[in-house]
Amino acid sequence: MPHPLLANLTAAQREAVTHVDGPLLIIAGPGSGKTRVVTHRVAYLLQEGVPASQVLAMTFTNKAADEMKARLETLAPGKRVWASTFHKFCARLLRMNARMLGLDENYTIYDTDDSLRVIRRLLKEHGEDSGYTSPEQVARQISNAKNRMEGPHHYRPRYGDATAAVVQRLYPKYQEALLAANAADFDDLLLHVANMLHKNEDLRAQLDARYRYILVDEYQDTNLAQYLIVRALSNDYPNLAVTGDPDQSIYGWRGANLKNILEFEKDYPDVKVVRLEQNYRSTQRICRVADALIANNFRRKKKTLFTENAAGAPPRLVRYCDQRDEADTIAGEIAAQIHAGRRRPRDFAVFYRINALSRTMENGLRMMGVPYQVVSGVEFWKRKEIKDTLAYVQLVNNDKDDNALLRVINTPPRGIGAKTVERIAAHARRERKTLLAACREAGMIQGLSNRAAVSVAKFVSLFDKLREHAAGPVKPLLRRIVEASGLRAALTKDESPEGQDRLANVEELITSAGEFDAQHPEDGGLEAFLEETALVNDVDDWEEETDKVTLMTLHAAKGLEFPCVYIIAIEQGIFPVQRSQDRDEDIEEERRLLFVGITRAEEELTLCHARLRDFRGSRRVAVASPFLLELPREEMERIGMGETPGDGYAIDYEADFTEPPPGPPGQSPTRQRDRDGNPTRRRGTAAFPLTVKTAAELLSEKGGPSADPPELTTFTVGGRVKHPEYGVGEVLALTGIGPKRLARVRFDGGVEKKFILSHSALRPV
DNA sequence: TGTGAGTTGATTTTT
DNA sequence: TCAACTCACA
Repeated sequence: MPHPLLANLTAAQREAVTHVDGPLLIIAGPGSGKTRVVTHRVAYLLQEGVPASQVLAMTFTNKAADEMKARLETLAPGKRVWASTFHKFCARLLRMNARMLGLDENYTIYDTDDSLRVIRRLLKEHGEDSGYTSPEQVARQISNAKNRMEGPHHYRPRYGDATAAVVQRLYPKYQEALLAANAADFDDLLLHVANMLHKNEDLRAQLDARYRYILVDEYQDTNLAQYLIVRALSNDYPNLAVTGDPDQSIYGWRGANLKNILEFEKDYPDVKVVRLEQNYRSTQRICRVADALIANNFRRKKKTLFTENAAGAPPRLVRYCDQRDEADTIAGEIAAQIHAGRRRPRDFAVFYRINALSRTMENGLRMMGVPYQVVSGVEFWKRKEIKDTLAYVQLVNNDKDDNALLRVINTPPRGIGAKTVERIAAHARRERKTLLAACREAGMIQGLSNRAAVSVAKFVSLFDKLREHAAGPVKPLLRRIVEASGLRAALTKDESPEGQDRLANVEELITSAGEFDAQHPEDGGLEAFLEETALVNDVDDWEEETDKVTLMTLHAAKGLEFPCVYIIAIEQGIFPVQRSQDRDEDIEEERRLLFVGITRAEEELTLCHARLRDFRGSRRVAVASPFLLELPREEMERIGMGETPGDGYAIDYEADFTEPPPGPPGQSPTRQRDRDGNPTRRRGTAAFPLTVKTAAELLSEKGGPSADPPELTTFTVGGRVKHPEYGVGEVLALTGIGPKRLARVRFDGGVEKKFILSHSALRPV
């Protein structure tokens, strides 16, 4: 009898779903139905008699966790499987065992902003704010160290620079400060739990036995701490199923280690490996473009995307004059499609490498009257007014939280200035007390004016009053905070639109507290509320249901899909981003990021770049990203290329591209008209001479970017090449970009050599 | 102590 | 460009 859960599954999918015991590695290409497979597998496990309480599913984002829960609810109604993010899982575990690490159960979770504030303060306190390094740098390095599981006293500087020296001195102080404030930063959540499991075998064994079936999503994004946690929980019961795609690893910058997935088979020799390579999402052409791009990466598991979907329209590669042209044209196209009834707003997504690029696009869409939503990582929860309000809650929940106290003690202004705070802090240090305890003794602190002491005393009594409501539901507490602290009064006073926005945001926070209360009827949900607010982000708030065009970064786009995708500003210095142009690993990660973006598209894909871009306040000549050269020309439709041949400054990337047919450029009139029905290309061309001058000026000032040799375009991995000295061979790998582009070649004699393309006599055959 | 103008400096991605 | 931070002044 065919199993209902297995209906409509391919052989490979079925293999993964029905695997019960032992390690399992699912290499799942984009659009391969991975989520479906994973959820079906959990349902299958449950049907096979595995108790739901023994199953633990770990994800990276709340969205992924929620989706998994929702799908499971339909597949296996009523079964409660623990699906959560790594950070949430660790936060809970830490909550239960906080004492082990010298924390209290009510510890506060510091987000990056909070920890940065602590670091700033410490740098000042210890006279390390010399300007040789920045707080951000120090924060980064501490975070990286934690991701590598290096504790404060095991920090191994990776660079011999000033920052590393400062970090070495400051990291222990930072950790002490966190401990004293009864706080843990994001990285600590993982680090502490990994350590805890390492040091406490009883606890490890107990949890290992409890979570017998563990699933990890996006395994390619795990860092060392996460890796150790997963391993520790899958020792006695190695029923560990990980899914991932090395080609979609885009979080190396925050410690994700590609080795974790590449070497999974070494960690668990008797692993079962299932490859899901068939793509159900995108057209053939989109798949081929994605495939060709990612083939340029060297550090990967070879895998071919294929699909049985229709060939589809050729992905478009479009060059615009400047970013306004880009934004207006795209907005115009989208508007036209919607008006023609061919598409709905929600069918479209626009991706970009960095948030700052969204603005022009927003303007374009707004002018066209196209509804859109921007998914941005810093919209709501990092706003000052929200963080201020939450800092009160944090302090109420954890009176050791010095950082929160510093944030709220004079917000809104209540006559406790910097000098006063400094004196209180000095007193606290002397007496080894928390800032709040020091505040209680304000009257006894010498050097503190009477007036200041009174203000501080008032603040303390405000706090005490607020704390009376700590045990109840969250919403009334928030209301009280906003009223009694004077936050509302201060915000109401500000009649500017921004001020009104802030007030509205605080109201929204209160509303969401109400929702939280409704979901958590039991008392004492304060910790849980703070935990939730600390571990969410705006991407989680993205509304799939609303009928709007989605604007988001490529990172946020992972896991999503849209019928029509635009990726804008694919230009040197932006994508790949400037500082990753040196290291091959970084470039490969950027390439994967583009791969992720491309593979979000179901039917239509448009890759965009402009010749001029206003960025960081100034206008620059923009050069097409080298990635664009790696795309298969024969699969693509190129628009806006080469209409001004020999204009002297534009990088001749199109030298190898077949020239578009003569006549006015803009090959698909229906798509290339703006709201007035004029071909946008013409408007753009008319505007262009004006900007050329600027560009030329800029160039003469800065010397201009150097053109890459045209032969860059003609090397492909697997392609045949010829060298005057070594003869004929095959390209094994291409790495690097621009003048540093490197080819690894195996000659037919068996000899392997590396060549810097810009300097070698190597030629394609 | 609080405010506002002026300056600076930094700009990736996120739990 | 824009936000955060500094510094001078009320």
